[in-house]
Amino acid sequence: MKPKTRTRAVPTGRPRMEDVARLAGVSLVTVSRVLNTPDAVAAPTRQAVMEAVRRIGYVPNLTAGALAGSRSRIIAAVVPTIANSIFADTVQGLSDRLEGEGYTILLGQTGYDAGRERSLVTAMLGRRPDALMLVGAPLSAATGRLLAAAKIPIVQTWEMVRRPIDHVVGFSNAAAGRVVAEHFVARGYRHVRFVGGADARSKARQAGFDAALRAAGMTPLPAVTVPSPGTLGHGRDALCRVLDEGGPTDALFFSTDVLAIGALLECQRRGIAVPGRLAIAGLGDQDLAREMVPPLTTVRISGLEIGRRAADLLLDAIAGRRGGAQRIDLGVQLIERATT
Amino acid sequence: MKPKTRTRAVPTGRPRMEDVARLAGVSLVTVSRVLNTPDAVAAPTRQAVMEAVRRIGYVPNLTAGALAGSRSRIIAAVVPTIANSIFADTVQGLSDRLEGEGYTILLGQTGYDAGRERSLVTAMLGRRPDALMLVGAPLSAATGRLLAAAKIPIVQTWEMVRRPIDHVVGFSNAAAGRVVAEHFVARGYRHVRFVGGADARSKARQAGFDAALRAAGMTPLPAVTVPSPGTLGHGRDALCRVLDEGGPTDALFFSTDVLAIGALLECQRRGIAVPGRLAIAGLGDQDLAREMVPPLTTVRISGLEIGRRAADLLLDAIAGRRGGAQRIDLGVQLIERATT
DNA sequence: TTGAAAGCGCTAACAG
DNA sequence: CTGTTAGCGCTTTCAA
Repeated sequence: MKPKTRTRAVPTGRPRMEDVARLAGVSLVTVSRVLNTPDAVAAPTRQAVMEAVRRIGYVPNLTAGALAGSRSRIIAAVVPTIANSIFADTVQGLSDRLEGEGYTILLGQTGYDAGRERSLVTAMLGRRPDALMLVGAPLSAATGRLLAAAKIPIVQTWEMVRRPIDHVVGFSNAAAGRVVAEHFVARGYRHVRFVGGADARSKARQAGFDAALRAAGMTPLPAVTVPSPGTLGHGRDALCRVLDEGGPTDALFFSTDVLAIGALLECQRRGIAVPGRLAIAGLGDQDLAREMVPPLTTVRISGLEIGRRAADLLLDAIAGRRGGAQRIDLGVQLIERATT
Repeated sequence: MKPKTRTRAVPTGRPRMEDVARLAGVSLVTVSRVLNTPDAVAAPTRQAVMEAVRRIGYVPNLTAGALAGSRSRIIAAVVPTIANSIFADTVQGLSDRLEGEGYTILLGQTGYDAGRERSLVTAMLGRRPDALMLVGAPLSAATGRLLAAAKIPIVQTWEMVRRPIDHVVGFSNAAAGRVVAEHFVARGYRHVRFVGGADARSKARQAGFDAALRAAGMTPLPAVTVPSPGTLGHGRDALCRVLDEGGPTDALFFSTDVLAIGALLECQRRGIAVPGRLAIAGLGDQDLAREMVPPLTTVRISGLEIGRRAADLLLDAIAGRRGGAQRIDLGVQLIERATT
């Protein structure tokens, strides 16, 4: 035999569809059909193929399938950070809904860094995902262009982005700030301050908070800025700073529950009466907010629900259901507990 | 022209390598080289190609690359759950290390369910990842077989699995239980109990705990079992159960910090003195453990470090560095704080 | 240093 | 209902 068929590309060594076909005595296409559209194959044929699949332990190469077909059945998820973070809930919600539908999640973290976000998004788009979920707005215009050029369904979450790329599932961060401000005003607090990170969502919360205070004829004290992602330690530090300054502050709105709880614990340590001497409110309504002693006043946001709704939206968009870009506002709800 | 070249497969419409090649006036292979092994291409050629890439906004199709080449540059991560979980740290550590090396993370959650784990692993292996990280032992033998047959580097984490598939990065859960038991004994607690889930890691902690107690001549009280994943609520419920039973329990070891903190908060609510009336210890040393009032005695485990080490191991294995299967025990360290 | 062929493993028409 | 054919977009030899 002339070695005309020199193997150029490197075979994987794993069983291929053709191996299954040979064992089952059918053609390769039939195997493909059994795996993808079983109803289009006669029952006996189908069983023979399934049996062959089992015997040789065949695991379909989805990469080859994605290349040949149109769909990759991959959904990309881009979050700022996943550890100790409320975004983990959103990823969970997304993945819970999607796994059952045969999708796999590609996860990436930006660490609130525009450069990292850009290279991350490039890498993810290189996998040709069928859709992509992103927390908030892109950190840079470059990332935004990449995303728009990808021509796949995209859902931005956690904020009602003003100029969304495509779909949005979130809530108004400004409204969240507003309800807390109005609550503080109603409770009679007069020297109130915002504590949060420098990221867009935090800034939006602050803007809504400040605006509502001004509308009530009050002047918000200067905000305290902490690093993102927020930690218990940052919340504690912020509280210390406020206390050290010795101003008249009587209520603090923290951009996240984690920050608020960090501060609340420091108050416990110092024996500062909450809300007697200082009122504290957070955002997120994590489990811990309800369980704290005293339980924390907060704005309820379900990260899980955001993820689920985002998944539903993407599933619909992939299937071509629904018309244009959806814009789902989950709303905000103040949970009044004992710290205010 | 005879329509011999009917387009059977569906083109994506996105720019391809060939488009870049045409614009740059080189062949397709040269573009591939510029992107993968830039040093193998003359500088002027390289620049022309890069410029063309930029102009048409070319994003390489990594799926096609993975199929043609051997490596997918995908690492699969299988965790029980990601929300409110210490495993999120491990995923973060893994992803932090791997993203810089050009890898993308495929994330999947088993929800502590063997069936879900199996289909998840099948789906992931279908993507032909270059390596896979798994928390603990497979939930079923079927999954174990799938994994072993995949013939890719695999690292199991969070426990020193007895018969590992390949590499292991973790600690001895039994040792963790033991150090807590010894600490309880040394402190003079005599009526101690374990609280944890029904999962393997929790059971191992309990076994180590019970064994050390018996070695000290004590008889552990019956363990309290809670659902996995553990929540603050489960910790609280467990405490209530113990209290309702009205036994002589004077110290509780919770399988995770979350459970311990749930219980600790309930103690605060009920005005139960900790450790005066009841001692509490957890496992994980999460931020919150240190910040609690009083700060929680716990076993220090760095989920982040586990993820990082797992990533390093996989990177080495993919590159063919190191010899056989590694087995890294990160050890356990008791952090004595104020709850015991 | 560059290019031409020959696949990687699968799906999508198309025909029978 | 089943098989044949022609790619998906890229990476590899191998040769120049």
